[in-house]
Amino acid sequence: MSRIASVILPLPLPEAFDYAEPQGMELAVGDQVVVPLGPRMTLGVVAALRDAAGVNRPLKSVVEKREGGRLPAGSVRFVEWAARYCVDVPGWPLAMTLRGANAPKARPERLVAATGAEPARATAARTRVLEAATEPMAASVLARLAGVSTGVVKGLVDDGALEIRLIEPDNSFPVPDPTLPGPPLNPSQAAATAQLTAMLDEGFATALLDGVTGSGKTEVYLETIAALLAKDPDAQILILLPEIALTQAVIARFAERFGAAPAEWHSAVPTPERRKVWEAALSGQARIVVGARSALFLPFANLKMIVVDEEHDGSFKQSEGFVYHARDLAVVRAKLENAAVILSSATPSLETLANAQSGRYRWLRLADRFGGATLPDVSLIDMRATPPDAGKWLSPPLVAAMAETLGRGEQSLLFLNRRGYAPLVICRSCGERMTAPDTDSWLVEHRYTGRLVCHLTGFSMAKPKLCPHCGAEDSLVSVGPGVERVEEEVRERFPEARVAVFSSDTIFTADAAREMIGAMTAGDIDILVATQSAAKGHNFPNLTLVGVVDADLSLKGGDLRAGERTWQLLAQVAGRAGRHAKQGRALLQTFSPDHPVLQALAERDREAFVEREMAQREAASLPPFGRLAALIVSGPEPAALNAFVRKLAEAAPNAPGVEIYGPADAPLALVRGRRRKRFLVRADRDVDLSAYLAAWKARVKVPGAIRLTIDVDPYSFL
DNA sequence: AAATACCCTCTA
DNA sequence: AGAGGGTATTTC
Repeated sequence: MSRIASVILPLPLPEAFDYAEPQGMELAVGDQVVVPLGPRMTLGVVAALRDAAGVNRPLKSVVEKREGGRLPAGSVRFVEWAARYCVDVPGWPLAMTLRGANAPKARPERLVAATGAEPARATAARTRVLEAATEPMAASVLARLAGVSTGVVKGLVDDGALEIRLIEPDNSFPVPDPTLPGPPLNPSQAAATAQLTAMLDEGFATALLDGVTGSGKTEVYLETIAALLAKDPDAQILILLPEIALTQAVIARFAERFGAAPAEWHSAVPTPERRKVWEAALSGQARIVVGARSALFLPFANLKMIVVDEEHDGSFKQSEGFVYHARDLAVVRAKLENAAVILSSATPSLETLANAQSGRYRWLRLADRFGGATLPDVSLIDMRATPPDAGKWLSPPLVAAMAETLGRGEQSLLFLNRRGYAPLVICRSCGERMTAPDTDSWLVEHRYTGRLVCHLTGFSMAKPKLCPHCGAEDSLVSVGPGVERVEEEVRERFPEARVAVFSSDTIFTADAAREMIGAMTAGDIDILVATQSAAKGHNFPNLTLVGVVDADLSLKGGDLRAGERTWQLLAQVAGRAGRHAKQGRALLQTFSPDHPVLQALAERDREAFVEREMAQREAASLPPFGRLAALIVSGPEPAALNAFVRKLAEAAPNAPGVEIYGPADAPLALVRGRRRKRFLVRADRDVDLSAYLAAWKARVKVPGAIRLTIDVDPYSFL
């Protein structure tokens, strides 16, 4: 009986393609196969097999089965599910799943070692090399050690006095040992660990691990993982982190707890290592994987638990290419694998809180700060009552607090989520605002590089002498503060202090980041001026003052999540202060001290914030009480774009419980020369929003120059 | 995504 | 007619 294989290809094709299974190939779901596509050969994955009876159209045949590369059925189902949910082609999630599958393997290392044979001709350089060759090492290392060129080493190899040894790369991962002693747990941590451990017996279940910064959430999930591994040594566990910068610290914690470093997966991992991790996930050899959102697509053989650390973090949403939210898909992946999920946060998202309140998620609260540390005092500085001097950004109360902190020998962190020197450059004589060509966003001035930079497109130019619009000389002035400008002010006010800036423009590599974090931890920095990148996760024992330069910044724009975003960001930043024995405080500079979100922050009253925000969302039937999706349409030609957008609007299916807003100009209406329009779709919670959007999309034909992106559960409203 | 089919204009 | 180019279509 002949069969048909339905094959997904990692390409933007709308669906899986059917191929005939050759006699004797014995395909199974998940097999990687080579199939003809038009005139070429492509690698794909078998998604389904069915009987060929009744199929009368001619099909091409599968050409080859890749032995040993069979994806678990769960991976294939996850690819199909993710594509359907995100209203995109299955090829994208499959491409993410295969990332690493066929990356080049690590090549064997070439080391040279002494053979004991005397060289035919001995020179001073040759003798030095042979003396230095006490153990096998790379030729370049040996040459440097002996102070000779690599030519001398090569000559000795040719002579037979040295030999080349090929060392095969070690593709194994050490097995974690859950029996090593864990840290002592306080009663609240012990209770949470016990509940989570009990939950593991239920298969698929989700828990929210909810505790303030410093309450010891990491210990709780470490001990839960230890319990899981003690019971099931073959279990695989995935830890998702929002930022690559945080992986090193977490990996170190795991290495210490289990005596074995976990596998690491994110975009900065070199390709041979990726191949190794991918294969170890598939074989089940890698028990613990720590990674960024893309690790969710690894082909785990026996996934039993997913931890989403800092689950509220917006970095889990991928907004380019395949648009997905790793936290939401993690819950689905766990459901398909019958695994447990732990969502961990000090400031949970409203979506997760709603699920915890309704009982869909287990809700575990860690009340106290670990080790007796107390939460910081949070107070608001009214910028209208105590404004900074003209051209300055730090108000007198904040400056006084910084001086006090410095005097006590303690550290301050100034937080401003704005890279560069000034967010806007304006011409004093004609009022022209400097923008990138063909893009609506302002150019940000960077003094370190002396350039004007578009943070959206990456465009940059030297700061011009003349206004490009009116030609006036020296008329361009910098408006508003970025971290560089705040640093300038701090250095002026505290010339004796050790000041540093942490932003993606000053810290390029993971090593540099680690170095600065280390310097801050060691107390070698008095005042750190930082963007969001330093606000997450780190733990500075001598930091007692956090100053938020512009607490109103993330409230601007007024989108659905402005309040929530502000709460999460500022609560996390404030939580950096006083994590150890010393009392910390946070000062928030604001022009609207009466704003409920800021009031709730000052009172440290999460309940008040959540209650109010939930009530507003419920009244408008917005998430988590309704569903949201965005359609973004872009094209170079306004007339053609408008015509298509009109057609798209007419094609919208009528469905109960669904409302469509728009089309409207997107807030960034022009990016890289493409005009952008957007629709917003709101649906009741019981509506199958993905199906609705798919039906809508199927009713229109998108012309070549126009791009239509669907974003289910959008986080960015630009 | 990549190959190819199609459809213009331009050259001579 | 045929080259050269951009755009639309097809790929099981």
